[in-house]
Amino acid sequence: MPEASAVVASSESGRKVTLGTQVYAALSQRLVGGELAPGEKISLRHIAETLGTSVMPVREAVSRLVADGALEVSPNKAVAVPVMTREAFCELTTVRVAIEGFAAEQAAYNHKNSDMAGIAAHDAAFRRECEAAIPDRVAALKANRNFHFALYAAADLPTLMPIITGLWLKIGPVLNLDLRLSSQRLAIGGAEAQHARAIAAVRARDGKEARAAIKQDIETTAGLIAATGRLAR
Amino acid sequence: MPEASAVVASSESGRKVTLGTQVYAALSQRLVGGELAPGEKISLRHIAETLGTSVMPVREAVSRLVADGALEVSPNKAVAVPVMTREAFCELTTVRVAIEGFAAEQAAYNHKNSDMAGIAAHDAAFRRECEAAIPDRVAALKANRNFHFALYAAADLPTLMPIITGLWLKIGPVLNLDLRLSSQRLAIGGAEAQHARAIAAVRARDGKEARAAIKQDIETTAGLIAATGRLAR
DNA sequence: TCAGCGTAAGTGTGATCACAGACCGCGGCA
DNA sequence: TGCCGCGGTCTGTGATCACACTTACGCTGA
Repeated sequence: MPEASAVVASSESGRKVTLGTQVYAALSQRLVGGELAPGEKISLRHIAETLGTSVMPVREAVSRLVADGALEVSPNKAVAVPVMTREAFCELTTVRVAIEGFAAEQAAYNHKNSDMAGIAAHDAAFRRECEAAIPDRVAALKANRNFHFALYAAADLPTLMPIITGLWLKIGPVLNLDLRLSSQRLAIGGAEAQHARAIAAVRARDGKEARAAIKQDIETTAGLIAATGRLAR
Repeated sequence: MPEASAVVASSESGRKVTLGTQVYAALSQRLVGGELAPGEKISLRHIAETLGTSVMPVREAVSRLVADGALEVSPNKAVAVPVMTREAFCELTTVRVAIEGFAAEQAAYNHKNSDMAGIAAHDAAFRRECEAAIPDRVAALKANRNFHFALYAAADLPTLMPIITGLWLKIGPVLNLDLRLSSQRLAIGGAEAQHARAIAAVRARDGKEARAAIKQDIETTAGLIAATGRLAR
């Protein structure tokens, strides 16, 4: 590796995490952060060069992402970010409501009181961005993501977290694509209200209410995106 | 490759599916089929030799399985089938009830009438094995698995299938471990009744009832395994 | 006979090389 | 001027080599 890469190569850290895992994390972050647009083609060698590694770790990371459905390999052997059809988007939303709703419900039952601070902090950051005069939309989406994952983590079901992460890996690109294209409005309708409702429900250990809040949060946001008519087919 | 392997090397088939995917399929089958016991160590080179390939495809398959939680890499760099604690088993059962129950419920709503034939056929095969004088337990478990997956596939939610497959990849080893060790009894208590109940509910498009049947099916089977006290910790 | 150390084999991980196939563009021909 | 064909480049995939590290066996010493 001639010159060190800024993305991987947190070279100071211990040699416990493999390069392939680091590449996977880097690609995941770009995917869920919307830096990779749907339909965009990916080249193993180009990514390897960008990240300052060889093709090997990139291959491992990409194969995992393909297995997760976060990337797609065309019959012509080209790796690309999948373009989501409206149908697939609706189906994904259905599954998200079921699984993330369940996670929220379990969080209401199983959370420790010490979990609430972090959840509330992320919600506060999200609310701050939403109510700002000139909202930083990237920061808002990041705070939103942090809020959701902190909430789900409070359910204390380790099996569930990678599953939900895989779901977000798929919606990340279309979410941020919408964000990028509709730069005039904040594509978050009443999310703050649902977040507050969810937090109150979790605090009260009311699982059904927490599930309902998350369900509405997901569905309204998904509805806004579907309404743009920007999805394929 | 000096001599052809019987496991991979379906050499007649087209060059559409990569070797890594074939190895992944082979390992998954061994895992869910219980040929790999919990705690058993595996070696990349040994598997490659067994399957008649190089380490490369095996590495890709194993990295995916590790990402899925179906395999585990110890801090000493050794890859092994995870030994499941009772706590983890209970948590996994909880998640399974939620997700597979949801899938059954959706199957009740969304299934096409043509789906029922396959589901009923697998159930019949399972019932046949259960009621046989000398039941073939491996065949019974396979029929059980086919029944569940055919049912879930009828939900027509493509996103859900890999998730459920990942769940079964984790329980496969402990399920078959129990099967192997308690060779005297058939560790399936009333599963046939729950299956019949589920089929009737799906036919009647009664989602709640279908979910309840699958929930009870999963929980009673899990309870039998947990009762053996064979789980770690 | 037993303890302890050193070497050798085996491990996963990463890099490099080799190869078949696809895609793009330039050049020649009608 | 338009169209067909061919060559070079780039793609992913698989094999082989190299390396740091762990483990375990066997030999040597007391």
